[in-house]
Amino acid sequence: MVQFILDPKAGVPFYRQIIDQIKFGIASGSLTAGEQLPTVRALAVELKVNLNTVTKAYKELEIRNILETQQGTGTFIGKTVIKIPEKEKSKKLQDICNEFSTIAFSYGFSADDIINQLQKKYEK
Amino acid sequence: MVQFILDPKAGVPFYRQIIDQIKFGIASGSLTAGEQLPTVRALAVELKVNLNTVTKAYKELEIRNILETQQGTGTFIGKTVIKIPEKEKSKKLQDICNEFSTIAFSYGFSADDIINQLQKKYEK
DNA sequence: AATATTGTACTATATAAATATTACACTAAT
DNA sequence: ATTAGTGTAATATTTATATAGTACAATATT
Repeated sequence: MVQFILDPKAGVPFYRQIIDQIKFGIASGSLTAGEQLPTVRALAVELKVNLNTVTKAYKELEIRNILETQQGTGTFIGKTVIKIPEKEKSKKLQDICNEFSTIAFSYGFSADDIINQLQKKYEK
Repeated sequence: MVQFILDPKAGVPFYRQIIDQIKFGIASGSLTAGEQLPTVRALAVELKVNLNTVTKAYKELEIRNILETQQGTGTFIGKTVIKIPEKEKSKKLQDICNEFSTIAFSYGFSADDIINQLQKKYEK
């Protein structure tokens, strides 16, 4: 299962954020082969976006054989293993880290401040 | 200083690519507080885009307090940090880290992934 | 004071992306 | 057969992006 989240400030189209989160979710193991995804309507409501936006994301992943859809039944994670190049994974992580460290800097926080806060919270 | 480059095939709007490269520059230390950026006209010519495209990028970063602009003088990497009361600082840092980690998690990254990335970058 | 350079503002145009709405088609369960 | 829930399709509308052109406003330099 994956907790989908859209970031309007990311500058990345919503449907692409959905695609990426599914793709990375599969690659990281939090989404497994055969698992059913939320229905297009359910996810649209959850993310407060249009039905077509979710459909577009699912559709593109189905074309790439990453998802399998059965009309009337649902959308599922396909069996084809997807391996995201280390380079791409690293870039995504960097992008996220840059986005937030830059914001943190503008509030006067340092990289150490962020690291300490994260460690305090997640490494008890 | 930063070497700006636009990729028309990236699928990311030009103004967003400019924003990303400035943010990356700040986060990576190649752009430092107080440093002057190219003028809107100079960068527009250099990147072969319209004046308005560069303006839009600078404007958005100014709104987010990442850049500081002075009409007639230029655009600079922000040096004045956003002032927040001491007692709210901790909460602000928590908020930033929470949003940060939530987004990272949605892409399948762990807290350790984030911490390692930050350490790799800032604690050499 | 005059000039050049900087950011800003505004209107207009064209195209692409995203959303809204409605209806249809397939499947499973009753 | 009927119903509820699923994905699909199509059209129209709105919003975002990028460009072009022109003019204005603030600052630094001469």
